[in-house]
Amino acid sequence: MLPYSRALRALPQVARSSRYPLARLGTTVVVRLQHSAPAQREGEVVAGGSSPEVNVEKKQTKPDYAKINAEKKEKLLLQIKAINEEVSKEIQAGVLSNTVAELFFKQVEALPRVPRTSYLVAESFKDSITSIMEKATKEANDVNQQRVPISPLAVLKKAISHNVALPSHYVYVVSQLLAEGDSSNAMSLWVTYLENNVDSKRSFISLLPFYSLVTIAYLDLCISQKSEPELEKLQQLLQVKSLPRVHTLKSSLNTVIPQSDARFKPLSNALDGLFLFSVDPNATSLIVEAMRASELGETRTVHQTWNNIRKASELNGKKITEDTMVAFMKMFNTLNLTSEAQGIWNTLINSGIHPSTNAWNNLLVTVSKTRGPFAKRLGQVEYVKSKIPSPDDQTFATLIRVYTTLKEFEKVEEIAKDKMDISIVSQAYLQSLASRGDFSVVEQFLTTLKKRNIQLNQTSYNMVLAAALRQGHSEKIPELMKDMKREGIKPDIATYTIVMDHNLKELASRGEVFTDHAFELFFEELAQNGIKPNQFTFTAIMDNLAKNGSVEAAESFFRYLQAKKMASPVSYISLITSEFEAGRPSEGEDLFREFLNERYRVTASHWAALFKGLSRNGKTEELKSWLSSLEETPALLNRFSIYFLLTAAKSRRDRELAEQVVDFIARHKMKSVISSKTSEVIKDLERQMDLQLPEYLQG
DNA sequence: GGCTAGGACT
Repeated sequence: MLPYSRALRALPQVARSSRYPLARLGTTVVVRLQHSAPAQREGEVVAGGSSPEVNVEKKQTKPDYAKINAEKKEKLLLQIKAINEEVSKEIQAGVLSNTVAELFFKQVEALPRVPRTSYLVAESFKDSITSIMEKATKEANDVNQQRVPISPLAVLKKAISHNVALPSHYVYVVSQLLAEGDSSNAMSLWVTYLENNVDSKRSFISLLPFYSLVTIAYLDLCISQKSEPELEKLQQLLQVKSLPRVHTLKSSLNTVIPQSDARFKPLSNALDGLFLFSVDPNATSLIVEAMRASELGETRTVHQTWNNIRKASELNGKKITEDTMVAFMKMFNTLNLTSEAQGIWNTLINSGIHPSTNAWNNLLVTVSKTRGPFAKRLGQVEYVKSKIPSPDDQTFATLIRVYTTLKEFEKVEEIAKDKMDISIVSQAYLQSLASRGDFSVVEQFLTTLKKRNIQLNQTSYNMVLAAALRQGHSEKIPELMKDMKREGIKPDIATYTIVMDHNLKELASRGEVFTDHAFELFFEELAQNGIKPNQFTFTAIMDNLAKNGSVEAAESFFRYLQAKKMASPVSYISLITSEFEAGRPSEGEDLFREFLNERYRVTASHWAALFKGLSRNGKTEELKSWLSSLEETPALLNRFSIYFLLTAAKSRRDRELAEQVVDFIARHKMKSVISSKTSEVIKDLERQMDLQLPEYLQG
């Protein structure tokens, strides 16, 4: 036996020890994760101006200035404390802001002159000034208030003149000015701030809210003056090199200006434009990020990135290269968003690029995946194929894959027969055989390849392994893995995931319980081989855990996946299904709601999992309300969902639900979603509760 | 290109 399969072999042999041991695995990781959270929080203002250390080693003959200073300081602090206490007393007693402000500043004036650069005094008055401002705002909003209150701006100006104004006070007033639409005064306050703080050190973090507001004010002024915002001008204005991040700015915008305000949308667009202007549409980082998202099924992120790339190119005139376009075509193909891929192809042609063979090959995949009957898709494939100026080996391999999905196996044979010596073609052919279902044919072809001295690559081996297991030939695994080793092909994470998943299922089928030890061995072996588990590995573990352990343990594991940004539609649906199976319909529903709010493309088959779960749990009221929610998007209801809805109506004898479903089908003219099984259920319902069918469904 | 989920009958 091979050393690297030690842990895999160990999995089915583990003892039945503790009940839900993996629950601990999940929680340990989560706990560890929480502990490693960053200790420092963004936006925390560090109190400025620490008091200078007093040097006590001075000669005793001279007057003790240090002591005198310390005494002075102590006296000052006491005075400040008294002033602050008075302010809060007055405010509590309901004294008007006008008076509070007047008294307050009079007392501040009476103090020894506050040096401009000292934050010590300013810091200690921070809260008092803020509460006076807040009181003033409250009074201004109070319709019963007769006297005209002092404005927060006036409070700020006084504070400035006494050198006790802090950035947070400016921010308070600037926010109000922005909300009122007075961006030019908001901007002048920033200039005032700069003038009054020329010598002081500025911390980017503590000024972040201020920077954000000034950026918004600047953009607002640009919009109203119909001038183009410029990044450089803004940098000069703020006197910084790096600007706040887009999401920081957007959240400032959200707090200051309500979305219903007419200025909101233009400002939000201007923010995007400002930053996209400096984006290189062909930056590798963008493609890498989009590829990560597409692997996880995060459709919205891929869309957003592509849209940003297009906007950036539009703004700064940098052309999107063919490589970038093809990369996105490929991503949209994997996500089955063929109309997007088609759109990119059109852009590519319209921008005058002469498409490479690589681009053509991707188009083949696009048209083969575009929704519609197989015959129509085949026609499109043939058309594209005939247009490719110089097909390469990759084209033939792609054609084999495409014909395989369209079940055109004769065409597969035709392409493959005289190109078996081209490695990628023979691999594609082997994969085609593996996907079909007769493992003996796969084995035969493996012998042929051996005779011809053609080696399988990693992916092909994995597909063959998966095919063997899928068709119940687990006895073939050791031999295949031995071959793999002999040919120097290393098992990768996919290999491990395939075999581990199978072993867990076998273990479960024997009624055994997973133990920590088995998983420890598994992860240890991965580590020894330098292999990192991925979202597939974890999803497989979570799925098996939910089906053969406890849903609670799976939940904890799932939260860990989320924290690691490894959750996907697959892990969501797996857990949702398990919740329903475990008789926890409300947990299943909650999770489905969460799933809808994520950035995934939710499909009809995902919805079917919800309808099946609710149906099996007899939740007819919930079924009714979820069904109504699909009124605008009836395409999300497939034949399985319809079947589950109707069987629930039948078993719970819920006439209302039955009527709602048939009515839905009739109104949306969805006859095609009625399968033969479904029509039997409908007949039962007609008999059982004398259900009247709408005209559309009769016959 | 592959690995994880789900889709009628229990």
